Amino acid sequence: MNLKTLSEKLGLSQTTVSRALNGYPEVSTATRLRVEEAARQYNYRPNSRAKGLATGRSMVIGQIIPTSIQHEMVNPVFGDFVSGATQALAGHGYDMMISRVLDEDEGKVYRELHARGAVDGVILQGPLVEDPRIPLLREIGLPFIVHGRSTGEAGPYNWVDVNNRRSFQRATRFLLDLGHRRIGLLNGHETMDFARRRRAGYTEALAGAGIAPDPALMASDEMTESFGFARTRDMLALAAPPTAILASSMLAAIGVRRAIQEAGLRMGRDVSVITHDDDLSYLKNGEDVPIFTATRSSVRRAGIILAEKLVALIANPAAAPVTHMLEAELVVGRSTGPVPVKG
Amino acid sequence: MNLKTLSEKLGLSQTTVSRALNGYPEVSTATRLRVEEAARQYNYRPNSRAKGLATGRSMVIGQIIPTSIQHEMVNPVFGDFVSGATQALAGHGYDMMISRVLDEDEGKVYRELHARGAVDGVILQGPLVEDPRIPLLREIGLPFIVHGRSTGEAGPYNWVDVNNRRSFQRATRFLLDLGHRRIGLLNGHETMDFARRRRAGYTEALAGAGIAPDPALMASDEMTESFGFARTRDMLALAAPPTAILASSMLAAIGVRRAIQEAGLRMGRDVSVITHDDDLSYLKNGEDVPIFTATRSSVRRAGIILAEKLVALIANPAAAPVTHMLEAELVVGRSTGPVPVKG
DNA sequence: ATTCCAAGTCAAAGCGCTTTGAAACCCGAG
DNA sequence: CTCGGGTTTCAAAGCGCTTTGACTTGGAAT
Repeated sequence: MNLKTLSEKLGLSQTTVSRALNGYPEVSTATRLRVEEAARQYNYRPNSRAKGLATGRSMVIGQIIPTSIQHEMVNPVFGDFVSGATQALAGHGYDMMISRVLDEDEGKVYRELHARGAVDGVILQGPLVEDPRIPLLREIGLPFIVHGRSTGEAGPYNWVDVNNRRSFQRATRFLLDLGHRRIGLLNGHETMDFARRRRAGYTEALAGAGIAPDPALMASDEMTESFGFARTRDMLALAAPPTAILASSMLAAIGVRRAIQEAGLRMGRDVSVITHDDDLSYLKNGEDVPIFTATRSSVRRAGIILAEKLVALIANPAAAPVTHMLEAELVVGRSTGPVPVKG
Repeated sequence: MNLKTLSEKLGLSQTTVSRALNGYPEVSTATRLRVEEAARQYNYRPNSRAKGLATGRSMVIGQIIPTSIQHEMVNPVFGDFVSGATQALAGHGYDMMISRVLDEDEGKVYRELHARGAVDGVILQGPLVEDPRIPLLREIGLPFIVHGRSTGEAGPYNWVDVNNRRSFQRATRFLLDLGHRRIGLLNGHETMDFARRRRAGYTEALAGAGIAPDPALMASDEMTESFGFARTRDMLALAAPPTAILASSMLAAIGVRRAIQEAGLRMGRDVSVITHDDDLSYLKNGEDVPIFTATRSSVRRAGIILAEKLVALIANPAAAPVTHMLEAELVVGRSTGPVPVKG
């Protein structure tokens, strides 16, 4: 069913039918009702491509899958983020399109998406320190919003980010207050902007307590279970092992827990652990009492917020740059406790 | 840059330029080269919507996010699957579009996607036993392929699935061969078709050893870490606890491991564990030697295969139904061992 | 020279929608 | 009656592409 046949059935012109369906005022209530009823009856939906061609907008938001550094590690956070974003977009009549490319081609893909008119805007994931994609997108003139920030980017751009620096500062202070002095940091790849900020928060808190960061207690890599396990095992084998560990993700923290247990120690008593928790729907931090003390910020909610902002941005391109800082909450679970007394 | 201005710059008609770019034979090699060069120079890309409108195809594949039973639990497998699928689709010039809806509306969304001409085909995730979406899609006439199968569906349909029955049968036999007699099963929701088949494989293997399945050793729910933990804890507290446990996902298995350790037991010695492993990029089963003995099948690879098949299907709608069975491999890790001797 | 044919090129129609500018209608005021 | 003005409807152009059917060529065959 298309506009033409629908309007023929109604004995009206395409103009009138189109207007009736799109809520224009120059249509009498009687005809509007009649048209709407017919549209429902024949299950008519305007063809997306034709509509897009006529209006010049695609009503699609693009998102490039973060295939990160070296290995194509698909971010576990992706599913929840997309779920939130698509939900929000749907409310505004937008669809979400996923692309995936080798890292080198990413610029080419943005260019192409724009040249083809395939998307009205994009969400940029996993920003690096001095991320080249930001100037690129600006140059292309494709509306975009960044999930995170990029240190070293001079110009204005739209972003929504968690206050990673502050949340890791708070977490570190929390451990310091419990008497911990040797605190390990298992961070994400430090080419990623968020990881850089988390480390800053960590070292700032340490500095506040007069503690110099110890390189032997700091590791950074992809935040897998194995990474959490291996680095924790190494740290616990040190002459002066840490009494607490700060992990950058639940998955890494699970590895940390495994290493602690395999060393014959108990988490929360012998070694305290705090992790960042993206509040993933499929990886809950315990049922009632959280397993891990954690800095928590829902990535799903971030997806919703980013989508809303981007839609608003597209509607009003002249608007001032949009920025939005999310504060993570510090939830206390069973993985932290006072520093164990010696001997 | 659009076709019109490009052809004007070249002093050719739109017809010729279009044909040159699309590889039609009625264009001399000289002009073709000239056109291609100019297209590159001006970074020309045909507008997706205009092209789609003219050809009647959208070159987009749809995929509905599996918001499952009750809670909107986003499948952890989603990221890897989509990553594989989009990669394969890109190779054929297709894009992937994600939609997400409340469960009740799912039929409506498929109808709408089709009516709007937004997609040329869809991938159906997480099929249930007697899944109503299959007859619905058939009725709508939208090309589709199912990731999994649906017991009780009489008519033919296209699917790619792991041989879940056989892989759980093999895993169970493996445990039986090690002398285990009380084997727990932590299954997914048994409205899901895959879970039903896994249980069938499990009970068949038990039956082959003359063992009646014990309801106290079988649980099914969403496959979270907490689920794995709680049910394992319960089972280990039984008068006759299991000596081995079969888990339906890595995440659940991680919960199983935690429960085993908290009970003061050792995995692989006191309690054996086998899990299904989707080979997720961010949740590797150990580095060199697998942590868990597992039935392994890459969901990323499944994504690639499904995408390829769907594209072929759209190209040739008259083709016979496509089905493809993937066999999981049984990889032996450190989580299994002979049944512990009593006393 | 003329005819014919293949190779190369083109103008124009059409895909399904929105939107502009014009026309038709209706009703009360003059 | 006629006119004016708001209300309602319409025909047609345009969005950027593909594709049909026709029109030029240049050269080989007659």
